[in-house]
Amino acid sequence: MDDIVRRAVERAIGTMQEQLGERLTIDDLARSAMFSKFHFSRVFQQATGVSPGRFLSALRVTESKRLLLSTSITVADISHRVGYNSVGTFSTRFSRSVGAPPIAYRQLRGVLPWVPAGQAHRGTRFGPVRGRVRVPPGTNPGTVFVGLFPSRIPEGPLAACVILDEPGPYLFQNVPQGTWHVVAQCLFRDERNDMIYTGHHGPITIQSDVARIADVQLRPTRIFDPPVLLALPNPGLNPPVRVAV
DNA sequence: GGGAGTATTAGTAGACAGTT
DNA sequence: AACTGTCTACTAATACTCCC
Repeated sequence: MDDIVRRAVERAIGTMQEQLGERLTIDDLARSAMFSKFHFSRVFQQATGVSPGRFLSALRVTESKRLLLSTSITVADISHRVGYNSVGTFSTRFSRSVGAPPIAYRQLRGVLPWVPAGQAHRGTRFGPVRGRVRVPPGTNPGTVFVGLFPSRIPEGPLAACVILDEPGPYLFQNVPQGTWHVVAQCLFRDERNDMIYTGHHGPITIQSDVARIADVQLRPTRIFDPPVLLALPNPGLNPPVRVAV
C-alpha cells in the first residue's frame, strides 16, 4: 500500500469517526479521501479488508457498545447518536454483530456467558485448523482470545473460538467447510497504559479434513483494523475450543 | 394502562461487484 | 468511466413482552 493511499484511507476513517452520527455516503468519504468513489471503494477494501460501508457500520456498533457500558443513555438515544434513524434497525444490527441485544449487553457489562454460534448445515464436511499466536519480542500479554469468523470483521456468529492463558499454540477441531478468518486479540498492559493487540490470518479455505495452518502475529491495533464487534465471552468458559456451527 | 425495548416483515435505496 | 444485476442494509410499520 503506497503512502498516498494509506493517508487517504486514514483520512476517510477519521471522517467516519468524527461524523458517526451523520448520514455519510461513499461519495462523502471518497471526497474526503480525494478519490473517485469507484477507486476509493477499491483501495479502502484493499487496506482494511472490508468495504467502506461495512467499516462505517462496525464503527457505529463499536461506539454504541462504549455508550452502553459507560453511560445510562437509553438504547433509543444511543441508536440516534450513532447515526441510526430506526431503533429497530439498530437493535437488529447490534444483536447480530455483538451476539446480544443492547440491553443484555449493558446488563452483562460487555461480557457474555455464552458464545454466539451459527446454524448447523446437514452434510457439511469439516477440517482442523491449527496455528500459533505470536507476540513481538519483549512483550508479555495475558489472556488471548482467538476466534474463527466468516468475514474480516470479528462479529458473531463465529465458527469457533478459544481463550488462551498466554500466546501460544491453538487448535480448532471440526471447522466446517468454507472460507474463514482467524482473528486474535488481547489486552497488553505496560507501566503507562493499556493497549489492544490484534492479529489476523486469512482468508483460509476448509475443503476437507486436511489440516490448515494459520499462525497469527499479534501487534498493536492499527486504525485500519476493523473493530471487534463480538462481545468477548467470559474467560471462565474456557476451554470452549469449538462452537457448534 | 403506558412506556421502553425487541422481533419481524415488506418494500426500497444504494452499495457493491462484474463486465465492457 | 459507465452500465447493469445482485445483494445488503435501511426505514417504517406492527406486534409482542416486560416492567413500573
